[in-house]
Amino acid sequence: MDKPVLRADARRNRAKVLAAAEEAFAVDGLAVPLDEIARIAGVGAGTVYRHFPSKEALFQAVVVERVEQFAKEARELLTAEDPGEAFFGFFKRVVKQASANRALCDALAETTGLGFNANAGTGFRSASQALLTRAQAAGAVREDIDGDDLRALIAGCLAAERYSPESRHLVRVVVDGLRKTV
Amino acid sequence: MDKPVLRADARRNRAKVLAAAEEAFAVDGLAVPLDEIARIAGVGAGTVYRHFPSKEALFQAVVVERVEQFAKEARELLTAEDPGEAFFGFFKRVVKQASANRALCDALAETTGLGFNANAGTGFRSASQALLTRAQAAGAVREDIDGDDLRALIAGCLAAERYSPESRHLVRVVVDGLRKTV
DNA sequence: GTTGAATCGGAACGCCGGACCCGGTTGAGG
DNA sequence: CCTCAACCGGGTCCGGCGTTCCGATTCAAC
Repeated sequence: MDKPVLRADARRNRAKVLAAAEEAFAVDGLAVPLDEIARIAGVGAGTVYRHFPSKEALFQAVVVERVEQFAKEARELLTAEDPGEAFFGFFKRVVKQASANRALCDALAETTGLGFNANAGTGFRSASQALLTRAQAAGAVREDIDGDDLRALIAGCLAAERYSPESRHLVRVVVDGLRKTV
Repeated sequence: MDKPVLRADARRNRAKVLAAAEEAFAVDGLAVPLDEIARIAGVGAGTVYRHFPSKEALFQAVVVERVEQFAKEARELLTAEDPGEAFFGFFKRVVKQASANRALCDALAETTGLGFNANAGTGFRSASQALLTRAQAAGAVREDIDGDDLRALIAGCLAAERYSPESRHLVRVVVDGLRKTV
């Protein structure tokens, strides 16, 4: 936990690497070669490794940041008037954002870890769970769904979206399936 | 299109390779090294390449066979009494079978080609489309869904299933979402 | 301006996996 | 039985990518 005061150029390069990684991962996911990221950042591969111990760590740093944003949104929605609307809005928003970001898709596809299931995703887990529970209590969402199911459904929507990006129906099917059948 | 009458041992080896590939791909998907398949088949890597021009071609051969089975089932269900039941039964069955078969998941994940969208999948496409149309005509399935959406939903269910294999709810959510809301 | 340590960059390494090749072997026809 | 073409096997080549290393360079303190 030491921060020995990074040199100015080092700080700059670290930022450039992060920006380049965010961009490259968003387009091509984990498949992008590390050299490519270094090239975009205008930096050598060695420099990337000075700041991040491995490609995986860099990827995780990028993904975690994004997931934390989702968690923050979820927490803010907890005080919304209509619990059902808040929940479904959040759901759609996450799917829409993530489907435009290959990095998040890949992180989710990895069953072990990096995604919403990682330790770093704790904030997201608890916040989305709260959102779900509140919507269920309000009678807007069917009861036989828990937080794990919710994340699995998000992953499923992402896959469907990637498979057929032009159709907007898919998320709606899932959303309608989630609604409480009165 | 010449079949110069394969020698007896060649025929045997070809069958062994196909069986081994089916097994290995089902467990580990495309990730399995070709050497591993050769080892399971009790055969050298060169022999595999004598029968299939590339790893991809072997994979495709295995997947296509399975997809054709699905297509056949779909055609048989076209004469069932209850169009809705036939459709949903087929849907669930495909998802269940494919989720236990990593090869099919990988084939679907590839947006370009190998899966239900490949030329080889024409039979599946037309048969499942017919099943869907019939169910819609009977008022069992919502109207704003076409064949592409259907395949995308299958892909989505597979992803969700893989993400959280223990929960049976996920497919039910999608199925309920597909039902016509009267 | 001088100094030396932190940082940079990209060349080099090692690994892994797909594709190919060639010396030995096997099987079917004469 | 003999022959030879087809076939087998695994050793080898090749490209790609993550990682590491080291000489050159740059920053900042004195």
